[in-house]
Amino acid sequence: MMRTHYCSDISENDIGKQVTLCGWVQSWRDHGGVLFIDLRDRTGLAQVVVDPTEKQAFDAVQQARSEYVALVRGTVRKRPEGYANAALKTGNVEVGASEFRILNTSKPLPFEVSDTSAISEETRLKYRYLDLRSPRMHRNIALRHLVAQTVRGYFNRNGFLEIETPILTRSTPEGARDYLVPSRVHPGKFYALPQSPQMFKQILMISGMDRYYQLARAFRDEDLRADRQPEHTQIDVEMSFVGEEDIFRTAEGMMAEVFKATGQEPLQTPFPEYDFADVMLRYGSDKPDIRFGLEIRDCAKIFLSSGFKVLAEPAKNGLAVRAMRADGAAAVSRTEMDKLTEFAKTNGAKGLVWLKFKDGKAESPSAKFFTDVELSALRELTGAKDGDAVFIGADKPEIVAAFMGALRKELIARLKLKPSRKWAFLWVKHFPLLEWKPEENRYDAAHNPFTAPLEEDIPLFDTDPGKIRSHQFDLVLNGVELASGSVRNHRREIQEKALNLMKYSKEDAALRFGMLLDALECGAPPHGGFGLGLDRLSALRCGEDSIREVIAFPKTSTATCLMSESPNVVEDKQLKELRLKTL
RNA sequence: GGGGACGUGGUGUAGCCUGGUUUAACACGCUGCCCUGUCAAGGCAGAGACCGCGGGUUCAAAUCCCGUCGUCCCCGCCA
Repeated sequence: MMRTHYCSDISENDIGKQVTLCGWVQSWRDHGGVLFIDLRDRTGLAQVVVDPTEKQAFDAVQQARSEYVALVRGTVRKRPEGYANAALKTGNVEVGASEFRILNTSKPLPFEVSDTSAISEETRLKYRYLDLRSPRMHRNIALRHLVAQTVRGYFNRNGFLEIETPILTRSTPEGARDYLVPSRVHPGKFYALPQSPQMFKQILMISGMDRYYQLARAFRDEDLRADRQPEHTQIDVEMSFVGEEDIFRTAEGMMAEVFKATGQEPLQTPFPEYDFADVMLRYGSDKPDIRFGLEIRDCAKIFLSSGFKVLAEPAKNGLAVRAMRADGAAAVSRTEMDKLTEFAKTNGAKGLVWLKFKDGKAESPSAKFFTDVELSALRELTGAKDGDAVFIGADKPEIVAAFMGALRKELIARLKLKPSRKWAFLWVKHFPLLEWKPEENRYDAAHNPFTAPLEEDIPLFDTDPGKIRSHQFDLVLNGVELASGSVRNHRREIQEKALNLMKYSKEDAALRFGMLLDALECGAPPHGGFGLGLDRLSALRCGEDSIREVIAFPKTSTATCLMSESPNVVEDKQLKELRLKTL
């Protein structure tokens, strides 16, 4: 080993020691005589001082340029009085070089690696091998590594087996579009890359593996977003003989360990649990960011006999009338209020009623339609103080939820509201099992066709299937859907009822899910689990807005890799072997 | 499938709306020289883009129009 220390490992404890550092020349400051080098490796920077009296080092260092790879041998010494650099971890010491060796040269780079914050992402991705040299990416990749290893440690200690499931699997034309891989041996047939190891992990439970986890790659051929890549990594977990609570506690334990390991304040567990119906009412979203107050309230009762028809009519007709307080929003201008109304309309609202509260009075074009009793009831319900504003929407429940939820997010952004805390986890549970598809005249799985219904809702299969609540749940952190999971159907007859409502014929069901349906008949234990997005979790922990910042080699929004230039064309010979033709 | 933003030396931007004194400006970086305590080092000198690509309008286009390619954001989609 050439190296004795990492750059940022040297400290005052090493004063007087002979050390050898290896790294990249980040910058050099040539004073004609004495010359300073900032040497960088994965850990950080160390200042190297080259004095003219050290002949070999002084001559050699003259050739050094930015990003040259160098080896420095020298003595650690305390920096002279007044020359410490508090901004640097190693700022109290420096290495007096006795030997300087250039291990490799470098042409001038397209951008400076030391700070890439001003470099366009396009350039960074094209030269990802240089971008990954930056402190930002070193930090992100190392943090992701720590998250992954903490997760592994947690599951290992709790009796989980890490089991790999296949990457070449079969297409199930459900859900997202599959990435397909043509088979050479079976012309005309295709493998599919897994959208998730779902069926395999359930089968592992039926195999008696009892507890499984995997940091699994999942693939989806859908359009990309800041939080979506064609391939992503999920922390995939499945457990036998468990109910919802057991899965929740397991995931909470994992998150607590991850946040502790990555230097955060201890998380408060258990996380709060909300029914799906409840979050939709209170936040207008199934993944609310509850770091912010703004809660939506049902205020239909207040307006049942109101003279304000816009609200009274819907209230009488059993539609939803809901109000939301926004702190400090009385300062929002009339023009801005009109914009917010427009915003609500683009999200499905027919209109939006708003009231600003100032000096005990309500201010709004529609204020005159409210009685004092209604106003005070509204203030009491929403908790609006002077200086706040209240927004009221009326329509079908799901429509009000959608635009009030969108408005809530918009207000948080526009008013630049301060979050109440750093991390806000919650469980959203009891998602509807089925979703009516009017155009196809059938029900479809709201999330996952293998989810178990709530026991008390099973009679609804025969009366009102759309109302069946399920053991499907999500874990939400700061408004981001982190994990999704469920207690599965381990009984074939319930599973068949669900599949029937989805209008799958026996043959169809067998074709899509055959292996799982068959396995369910062979002594399937009660089981459940979840998949948690490692990329999203890492991005949140790194304070990054895009998961591309925590993936070493991500794709652009058109699913290309700017560095390797994939996808690319292949040779005719390859196509022939696969019996494929291009356009 | 749809909507929006952007594309100017190596990098990041200004200029574009209101075409012509722009031989396209600034900062960082780069090259050379000077300088023995800098760490956003400093000083002097210098090289480097014809404005993503194609077409059109015009006496004249980085600037206006159309198309195209690329990047980013959003809707759809993502069981």
